[in-house]
Amino acid sequence: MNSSTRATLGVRQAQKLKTRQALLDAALKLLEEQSLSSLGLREVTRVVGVAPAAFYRHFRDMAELGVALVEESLGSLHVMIRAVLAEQQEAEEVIDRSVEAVADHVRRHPAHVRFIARERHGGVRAVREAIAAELARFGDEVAAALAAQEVSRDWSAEDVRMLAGLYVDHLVMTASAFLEASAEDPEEERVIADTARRQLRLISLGRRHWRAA
Amino acid sequence: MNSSTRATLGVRQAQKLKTRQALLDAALKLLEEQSLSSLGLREVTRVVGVAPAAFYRHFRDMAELGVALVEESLGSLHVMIRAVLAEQQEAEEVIDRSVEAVADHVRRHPAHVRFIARERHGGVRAVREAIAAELARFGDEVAAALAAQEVSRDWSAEDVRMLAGLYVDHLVMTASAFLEASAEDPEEERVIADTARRQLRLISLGRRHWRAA
DNA sequence: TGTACATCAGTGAACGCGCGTTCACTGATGTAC
DNA sequence: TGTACATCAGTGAACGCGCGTTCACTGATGTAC
Repeated sequence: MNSSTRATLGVRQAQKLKTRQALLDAALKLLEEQSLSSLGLREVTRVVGVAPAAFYRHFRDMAELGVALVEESLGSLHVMIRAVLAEQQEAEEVIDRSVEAVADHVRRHPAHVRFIARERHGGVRAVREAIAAELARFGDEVAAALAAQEVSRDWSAEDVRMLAGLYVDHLVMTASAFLEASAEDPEEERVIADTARRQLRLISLGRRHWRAA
Repeated sequence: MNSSTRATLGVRQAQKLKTRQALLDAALKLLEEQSLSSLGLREVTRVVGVAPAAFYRHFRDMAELGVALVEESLGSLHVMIRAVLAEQQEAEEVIDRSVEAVADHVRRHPAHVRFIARERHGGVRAVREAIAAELARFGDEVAAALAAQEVSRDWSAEDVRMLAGLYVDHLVMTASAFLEASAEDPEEERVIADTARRQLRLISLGRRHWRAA
């Protein structure tokens, strides 16, 4: 906790936030090796070094902690997506930068990416729904950016949203592919990046010829 | 067990297979509501109606049962993919039939599809690896079918494999989208099918203009 | 065909263990005056 | 500034429970002769 946080919130609230964050961090780390529906409350508090009962001061149960992790995990991804969308360049260059941004994001936040990939279809309904809702928002945002581009001039809103969905799905697939590679082989990472770029190029080609073929 | 099974295997082995299948069926059903890493051996044997210790006559642990479920789940999907690939028709018709085949597969085997979507990035390494290996085989098979088509004449093997990967990923994403809809809304299923078809059309357009744009 | 022995799928009891949850508590922080 | 009381994040002990695993066993099925 920094001095401004202390000044704004008071020592007690700042300390509480610190413990809450420690619980989230510990859970995220433990989730690299298992899934949320098998993660125990005692495992998490043990890592943090607080009594099991302290957990309840922050979350009703592990599902609620999971939803908090969704916000944290997709928050950082959101920043990355915005940055990529903000650039207006040649298609080829946007593709290179996007793939590099995804690779970089996975390097920086591997546990967040793993959590999202794992729990997107995982066993905890509330978490699945939180992820789906957030990814839908990303899709809307990508769609808005696509719609603003010259190439999409004659496109229907549904078609733009369809393409945005394809991009978001591709993003998630690519991120989780990077994840499985990173620990093993630096060459494998290059292959994944190369495949992702070519897939995006093909989609981009399809986009330019949509309703014109 | 039918009479031919009994004749071939003997009563004892046939009964053992029957119990094994009952364990797999019970596990698959229980996995609709949770993930493999939280599924207990006692839960499964309780549903089947055998003693917990009987489990060990069939599987070393739940991970081994999970790998067996991967084979069962992707076996049925494999049949479906082969059937679609075997047809040689107009691109548009292939797309319609593919999407309908996926929708139909999800209707027939929802638990299998859910299991694959859930455990593809789930918490049990052996199961993740089994799924990845099998999906890679599907990719190879799709690639072989694509390579045989006139459109791919001048394509490199890597490019064909890249496209095949895009199709396989799209298949899995579409299947799991159908899954989340099916219980709720018949209209939603139509929307998902429509989106999937347009995405495949766009990819197909990109394919026709690859290296020719 | 009948008999004697071997195999082995499934039993049931027992074990130690870690789980989630509850509760009255403590003591540092916050607030009112 | 100092004092008296309120708040509440975190404690630690206790609980009942279901877990995975082991083990010697039973009795139906299989096999050899």
